[in-house]
Amino acid sequence: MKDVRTHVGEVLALFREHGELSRTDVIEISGLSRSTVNQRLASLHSAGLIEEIGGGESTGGRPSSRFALNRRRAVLLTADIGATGFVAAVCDLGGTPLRHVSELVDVWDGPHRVLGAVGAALTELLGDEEVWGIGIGVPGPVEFAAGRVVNPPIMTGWDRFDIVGWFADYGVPVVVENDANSRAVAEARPHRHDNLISLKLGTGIGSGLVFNGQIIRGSEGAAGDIGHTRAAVPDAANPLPCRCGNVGCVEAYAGGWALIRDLEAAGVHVDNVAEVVSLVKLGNIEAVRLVRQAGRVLGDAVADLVSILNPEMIVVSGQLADCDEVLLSGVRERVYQRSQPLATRNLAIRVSQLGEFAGVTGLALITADQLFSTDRIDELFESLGEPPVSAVQ
Amino acid sequence: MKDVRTHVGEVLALFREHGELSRTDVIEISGLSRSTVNQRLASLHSAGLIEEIGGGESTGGRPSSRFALNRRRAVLLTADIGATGFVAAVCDLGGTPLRHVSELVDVWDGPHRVLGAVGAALTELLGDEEVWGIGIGVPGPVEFAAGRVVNPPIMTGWDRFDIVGWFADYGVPVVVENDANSRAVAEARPHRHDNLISLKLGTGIGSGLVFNGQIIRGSEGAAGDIGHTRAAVPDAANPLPCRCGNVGCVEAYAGGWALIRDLEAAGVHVDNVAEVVSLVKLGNIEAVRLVRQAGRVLGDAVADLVSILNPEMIVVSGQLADCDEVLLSGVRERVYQRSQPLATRNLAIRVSQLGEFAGVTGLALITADQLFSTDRIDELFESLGEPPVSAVQ
DNA sequence: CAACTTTTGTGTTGCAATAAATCAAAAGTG
DNA sequence: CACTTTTGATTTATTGCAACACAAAAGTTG
Repeated sequence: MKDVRTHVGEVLALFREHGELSRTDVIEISGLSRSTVNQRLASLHSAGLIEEIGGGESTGGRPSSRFALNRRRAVLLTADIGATGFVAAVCDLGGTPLRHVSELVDVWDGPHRVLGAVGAALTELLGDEEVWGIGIGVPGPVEFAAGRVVNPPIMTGWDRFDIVGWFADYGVPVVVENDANSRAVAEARPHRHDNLISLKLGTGIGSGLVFNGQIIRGSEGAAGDIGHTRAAVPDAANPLPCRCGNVGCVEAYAGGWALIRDLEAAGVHVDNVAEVVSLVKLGNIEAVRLVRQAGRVLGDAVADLVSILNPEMIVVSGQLADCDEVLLSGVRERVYQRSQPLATRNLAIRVSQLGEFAGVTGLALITADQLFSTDRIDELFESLGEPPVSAVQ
Repeated sequence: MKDVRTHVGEVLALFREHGELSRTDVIEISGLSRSTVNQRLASLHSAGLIEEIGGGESTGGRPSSRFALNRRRAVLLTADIGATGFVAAVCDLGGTPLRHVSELVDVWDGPHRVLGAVGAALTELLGDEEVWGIGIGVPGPVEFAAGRVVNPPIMTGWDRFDIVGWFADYGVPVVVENDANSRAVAEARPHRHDNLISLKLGTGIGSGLVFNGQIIRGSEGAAGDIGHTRAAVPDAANPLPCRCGNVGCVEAYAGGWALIRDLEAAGVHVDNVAEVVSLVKLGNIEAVRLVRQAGRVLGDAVADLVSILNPEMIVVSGQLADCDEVLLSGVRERVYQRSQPLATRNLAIRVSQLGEFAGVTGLALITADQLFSTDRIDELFESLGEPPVSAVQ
């Protein structure tokens, strides 16, 4: 047998997509011959990229041994940086967070301070595992290919900062992605949703779009900005001012900061979005009324989004998502009222189950995508230092 | 030399993408060896898929011979069916319409009548060229994989009709695509725009979305329906009724039928959208006022679209596009006023230069995509009946 | 429980596609 | 007109893949 390292990537991709597979499964799915499949599996196995799973059921003959991606072969370091804090996590190669930590730090403190804290947290979290990739999520537009933030509206001091370079010491691929986009991937991929919108409702309102199974980033990485589209409100003649400088944005009516503003105006003191959610859960009449109203404004915006993009699912995450049906009922009401029947027929609108892990999970998946891409898989194989399977026995 | 038919597709794809290439160009772009490139080029050449172009400039040594896709090797039959008529065209393999004809026929007459007329027109247009593919554009949601219309709002009698089967006699691949989508491809592909929105302004308002270089069809093929999103109008308390049954849609304010309605109400008699455009060109004050107003309503909707999708270009086509700046100025005004600076920085908004050919050009491109896809290229090669290049000389 | 069937796992051989190397041809250059 | 440069054609070697054969590990059956 000669050196068989080429094209192992496509077989590895099958395991990433399908999970557990027997040799025969791989043969059927890939269309490759038994010899070739065995060679490649041997190659992947000796590199530790796949592992044998017990419990092969017999279907009348010899039971098959089943293989799966060896998720513990190495780890991916991820950090989902938000406006006021970050979640850092060590994830396995399948995207599952193994250990994590949350910290409070303002993005306005600039990249040195924030990335310093992120780096320290990741070092703290990391055990003796090999690190194969790093994924950083940021709350701003990203030039994905270059791995940096460009013209961010809120991330002062981050413009074109070399985030990839900051983690160069690890000597592994570093990907930088918008936080809403990474959430969207985390929601879409495991359930094989090819057309999905992820809404993040926190202090502000953002969204991540996955269509045709890919992230829609737009031409400048600025796509998904639903928060600053026009709100549909009866009093359109006197639109409320938004923090973006414009007036009448959805965020100015349904964003977390707008709810705080309105509660204060109604004489209810709240310091942050979490307290708004608490009040709603306690049944505070004013808070519930405002959140319901916000749901309807948001619903009108989402209805347009549904008409334009025709997603199969809308997943809501962020702090306000904890309001559950108080918020969602208004969204559903408007969406099913306004969007075309065809677009809503198979549409599901629900709250994310991933919680604070959504960001880091998505980042791990995106990082793994890069790591195991056909372009880079050979490079990875090389760096494993495994002697290639050789002709000499 | 042995049979070399496999993987010619990837080399052919290079010619489709880059146009004219020398052997050395192909070697550099593909990373293949000289022998392999020569084999594949010989294979493609003998099948007539590429042709030699004269005029190889010398750069100090022997001048290179240049090759390009042989666009005249066969033709693609295309028909862009609109609500009240169709454009049928014979296109070359590069997507250029060679001969065409327009006919008036209502889609409401049903598929048998319309496709009958389309088929007759195509037969009339076809010379002695080989036909390699057929592309049909329709004004409704399409289940692309199945090649049929599903749950169309306006195409009565077309639901799930087997359009592919209608053209089965030709024995070639048939693709069915939404008309706005095919236009978008025609605008995007030749200029290598990966993130583009095509707006079609006729009696109604539709749009085609190309992002990441792919058509966004949505989960039911219903994406792009910007005409029935909410209009931003001061008098939001009394929204105008739309023909879709809802109220306050963009189309109810800026659609061709709405302009006719408003002109009639103002005492100006018009029969169709073409007459509205004529009045605008003649400088009719009322018509110009209404079209300007429509531009602003449309602009507000487009501004939201820009915030959400961050395209690099918006191309306007359809009958109303002939109003040029009278319409576009309002669109630009609102877009640059409302959308985030980052999203508008490199945004171009312009009128399509393709005119009535946009639909059929896009259809030809999409059909060629299918025809030359890696899945189907071998099949095509087989059917050419060309004896494969053999070892015997 | 032993013979048979079925399916999986392993090793060998041959083939076909690609790459490397060599040589010939067609230009420009001084 | 020799020399250089680049392209084009041909031969040879390599390597990845598939087909085949056989061994192993189960279930099945009399």
